[in-house]
Order: sequence, then structure tokens, then C-alpha cells
Amino acid sequence: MKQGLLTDRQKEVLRYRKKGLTQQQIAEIIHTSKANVCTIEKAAIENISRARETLEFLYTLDAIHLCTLKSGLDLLKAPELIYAEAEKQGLKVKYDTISLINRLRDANPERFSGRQVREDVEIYINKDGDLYFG
Amino acid sequence: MKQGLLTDRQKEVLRYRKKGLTQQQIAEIIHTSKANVCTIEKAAIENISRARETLEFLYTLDAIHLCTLKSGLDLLKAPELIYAEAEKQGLKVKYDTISLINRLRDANPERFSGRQVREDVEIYINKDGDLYFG
DNA sequence: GCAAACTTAAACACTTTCCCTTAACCCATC
DNA sequence: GATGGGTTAAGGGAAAGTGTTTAAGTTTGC
Repeated sequence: MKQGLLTDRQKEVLRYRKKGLTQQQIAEIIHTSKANVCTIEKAAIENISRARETLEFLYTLDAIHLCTLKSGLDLLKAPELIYAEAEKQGLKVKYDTISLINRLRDANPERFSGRQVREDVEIYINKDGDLYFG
Repeated sequence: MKQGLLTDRQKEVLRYRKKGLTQQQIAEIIHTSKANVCTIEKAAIENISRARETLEFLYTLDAIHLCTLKSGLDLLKAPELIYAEAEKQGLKVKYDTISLINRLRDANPERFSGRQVREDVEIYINKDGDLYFG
């Protein structure tokens, strides 16, 4: 079975970048041109957003987009926002406040730090009131 | 910019499948063989798990390498190894023994056979004690 | 057992991606 | 203007992915 979308080269560049190295520095380390490093990094970012879009598609397969939890939002305020939007759509959310918060954190632990949303979270709902996050 | 990982053909098959159609029925609709529908569906599922793995990799970027589960290791001995290494790093693992073992096997089923590690598994940990495998 | 649903393997043409080079360009700051 | 960081475009060779067919193999339910 093949691994993820990113090639070894792409992962390598992303790791060095994460450490704060410039493209020029990376180019010297991996023995190529800085233009090439740029291209590889760009391809990696492209692949990452393709991966995101792919999973988005899955949710849209049986769910509709409900709302977005914007970066910085208090996690405890998410439920009322979600309930309000669901009501607009004439749908009933399957989870109560507590389990909704748990589900949010469990499904995407890396997107929250403490009570705060670290990164935009898309909320999807299907006819059964199931929620999905993207 | 390219779209997600799934081709139009793959999305088409997944949508019909979601509706409950058999591969044979889909084959007739899209004018090809059922074997081909099977292949396309399989490729779609494969692409979806590649997308998931790709995003998993992103999390390991925020994480540091903790240790390696060497091929041949008894899976039941992994937790104590991991706990010990995490303590050295001053980090607390987020999972208890049972859920850690489950998470190991669920994340990479093909790398374990029974209680044994079949292939080296790299363990990463982030500041929150989340574990990732590479 | 039988049939329907599903899976797999091999092979093929076709397309796309990947890494690389070279050469140019933008945009800050000094 | 020069320097450093980053980006873009064009092109090429190797590798991988896609859809397809044919043919064989499971698995599942009646």
C-alpha cells in the first residue's frame, strides 16, 4: 500500500522549513537549486490542500455545510452557534452540548488548544443530525 | 489549480454506491465492466486513505521523534517503552495502556501481526501528549 | 449447489506527476 | 544598485497513476 500524498522529498523540505531554514539553506543541504526547493515546497502545499479537498468531498457526499468555527472562537460558544444554524436548516443536531464539545475535540484535537479554536473548522450536518468536521 | 485527489470517475462511482447501487448496476449506467467499477471504487478508497495519511503527517511536523518500535517487538511491551521515553522528554502521553495499544494497531494495521511488530514504527509525540506514527 | 455481488491479477495505452536545470522575475532592506 | 529571500516559466526524462479489458478467483445468500 502506498503512503500519503507527499513524496519523501516534499516531506524533507517541509521539515526543514518548519525548523525555519530558508530555501537557499535547504538547497545546499539537499544539493539542489533554491528554485527547485521552491517548486517542491509549492507542490507539497498543493498536495496538502488536495488532501483536504478530498476529505471535504466525503462530507458533502451525505451532508451539507452548516457553518464555520472561526479561529479564535471560544469552544464553549460553538454549540449555540451550531444549534442556531441547524434550526435555520430545519435540522436537529444529534448531540447535546456536552457531547458536542467532546466530539469536536476528539474529532480534531490538533485544531483546538484549551478552550480556543486554533484553526477554522468547517461544520457539516446530514439529515440524521450527524455532524462532520473539515 | 487541481482539485482533490478523486477523479470524476471515482466520485461518480462513490455517489452511486452511496445510493446503494451494486457495482453491476453502476457498470451498466456508466457503460463499462463491473470489474472496472470495482477497480475504480478501490482506487477511490485508496485515495481517501492517502488523503487522511497526508494530513496525519502534518501533525507529526509539530511533534518530535520519541522512539522506534523495532521489528519483532512484542506489541504489549510498546507502552512501557513509550511511557519511559516520554518521561525522559518531560511529556505525558495522552493515552492509557489499553487505548495506546488500540491506537497503534488501528493506525497501521498492516504493520502488526498478532502481538508482534512486523516493521519498524516511528513514534512521535507533541506537547499535548498526542502520539503519531510514521 | 447456484447465482449474484464482489475482488484480484495481468497487461495495455494514455496521462500526469516528480525532480531537476536554467534563466528570468518580484520585493523588500540596506 | 546590490543582496537575500522567494517565485515563476519552459523543458526534459523517469516514474507513477488512471481507465480499461479479460479472465480468474472469493464471498455471500437463497
